[in-house]
Amino acid sequence: MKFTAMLTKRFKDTPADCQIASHIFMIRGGYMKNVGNGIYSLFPITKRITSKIERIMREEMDAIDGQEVLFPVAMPAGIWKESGRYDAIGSELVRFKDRGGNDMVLGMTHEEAAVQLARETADSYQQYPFMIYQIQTKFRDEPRARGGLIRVREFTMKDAYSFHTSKEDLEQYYMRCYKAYERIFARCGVPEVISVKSDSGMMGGKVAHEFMLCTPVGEDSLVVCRECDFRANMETAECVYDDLGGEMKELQKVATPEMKTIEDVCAFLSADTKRSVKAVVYQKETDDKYVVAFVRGDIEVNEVKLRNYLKSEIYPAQELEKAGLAAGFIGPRGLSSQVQAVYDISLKTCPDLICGANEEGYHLTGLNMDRDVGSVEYTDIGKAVQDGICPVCGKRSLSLTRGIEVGNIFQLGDKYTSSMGMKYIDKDGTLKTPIMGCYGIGVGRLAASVCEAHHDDYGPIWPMSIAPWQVQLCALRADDQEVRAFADKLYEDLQATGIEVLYDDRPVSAGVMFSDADLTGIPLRVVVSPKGLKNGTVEISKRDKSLLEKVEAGLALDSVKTLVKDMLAELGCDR
RNA sequence: CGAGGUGUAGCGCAGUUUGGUAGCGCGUUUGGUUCGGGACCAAAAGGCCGUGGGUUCAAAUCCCGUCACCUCGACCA
Repeated sequence: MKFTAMLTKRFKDTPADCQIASHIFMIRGGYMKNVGNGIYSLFPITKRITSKIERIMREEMDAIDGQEVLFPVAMPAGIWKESGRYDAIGSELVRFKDRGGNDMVLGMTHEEAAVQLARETADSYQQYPFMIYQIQTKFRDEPRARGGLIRVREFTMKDAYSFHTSKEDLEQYYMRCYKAYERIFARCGVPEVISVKSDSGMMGGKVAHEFMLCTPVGEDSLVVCRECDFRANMETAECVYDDLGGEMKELQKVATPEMKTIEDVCAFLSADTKRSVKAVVYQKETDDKYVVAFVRGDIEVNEVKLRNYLKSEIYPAQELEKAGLAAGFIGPRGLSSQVQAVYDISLKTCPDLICGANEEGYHLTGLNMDRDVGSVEYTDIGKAVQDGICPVCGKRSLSLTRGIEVGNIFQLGDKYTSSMGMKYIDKDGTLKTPIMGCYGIGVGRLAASVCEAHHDDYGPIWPMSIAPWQVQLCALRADDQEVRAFADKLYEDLQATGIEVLYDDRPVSAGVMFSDADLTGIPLRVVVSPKGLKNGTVEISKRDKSLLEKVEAGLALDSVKTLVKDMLAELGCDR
């Protein structure tokens, strides 16, 4: 590709809307153009990147016996009503009517379509297991798109669905897919992507992992052990607490006027917040019933865990007085029987606690859960903390970090196959319901994540495997006849050997040419200049600055060929 | 959905307090001089000041409505 023929435009100024590196560079470098909120058109440079990512995905999916299919973007709502998600999912699912007045949806994920495709086809156990996948557009009407391609409303996703006749078979295939995902990320140049245990949320199923690129700009909170393999999304991370020790004391009621926060009360009583009880009030969606979550004073409530425990949606509570709750003075002892209490396991660590007295202006000290509240069920509803105890190795080694979710895998079980009536005839002649797994990676988000992971102050540094072109050829002084002739020839020769070249043949100054090259982020650069040619050399360098050498002009072609091959091989992309 | 912010040329911004008919830098076009890290000189094109209404002799500027976008939070298969 000649630069002069390419539809592109670069910007010197950082656009006002951009916050994170990938977004800034992808706008400044002319990678994409915003069409609407969370909706982008991609320029050729980005399309080339995503096509390469897709190709790697295809190769790895095919390698684990996947079969590529294509589901529709717009589909009748009927199959979504069958699965129950038409009603269960909120306004992220775009619903509309066709001209006949029929309910339609835009696909935000394709479990329903996958089951619809397979259910009459795979009617014998002999056809199992199998996996089908597609790479296609999804539309999710996100409440808030952000960060360029990190979170958008319309995007391309590789989504795969596997079908099995036994849990063991699903688990085995799940591991194969897990390994394939590791290969995909490694080949795309981000081997640092880690997997974490995750909450399965609305997808259903029990076992799920997310693949995360750790970065401060990530949207998810992660809990990672510095000493062992334990890694989990904050939403699901189990908590373990040390026994704080101490003596049982007498229960006493103390006046704490106007002290509504844990900090106020503990400061007033000169106590550690760890020796207090925090009460957080929620309301359930279903019946408006009040729920009080009790956790140790220094711990925060993990609402995802609480939601899963209650098996109900929860919302911040309104109008506490109605339920007989004294805001700021709520405690486990003498709590109104109108409200449901949930006790966190952190409360078991201390025999002598401070808590609200359920009376405006009073707290209790010396509370002992067993003695003063009685035998209650404890459950894990706390948020993991920095330097907390690892639930696997037991060391005080937890670290909190943030990550971008670049992929996820779920063992779905029979959520969709049973609600949509998918059956096969087993060996023994009986009808059985198959079980499923599903596996997704967002293509554009992965591209942006690679940019987040690999960039410098001047632009992205694309890994050779997904770079828009493999080599950037810069003709410094394209108006110089000798330079022009040599660069033209090298361009043709490189292309003839199958190397992808972006040839900057513009008669612009070195500064412009180099800064544009930095923004394009092509991993290998060849500079042809009058100065160099005078000495019979051209300059070859790597975008990441790990190489800068002068090569005899006649050897440039071979040298580039070798470098491209080696750089691909490093990423496991030598074919 | 809650809180805050911004809409003026392709991009980045000033002008709004104190109404007077629109400006700067970058980019683009043309001519010339430069040339290894975003060069210089000269000329030029390009804007119903998000949008609807109101006040006024007069509105980018004041008032009311509305839409869009951004940030944080909520939510997120």
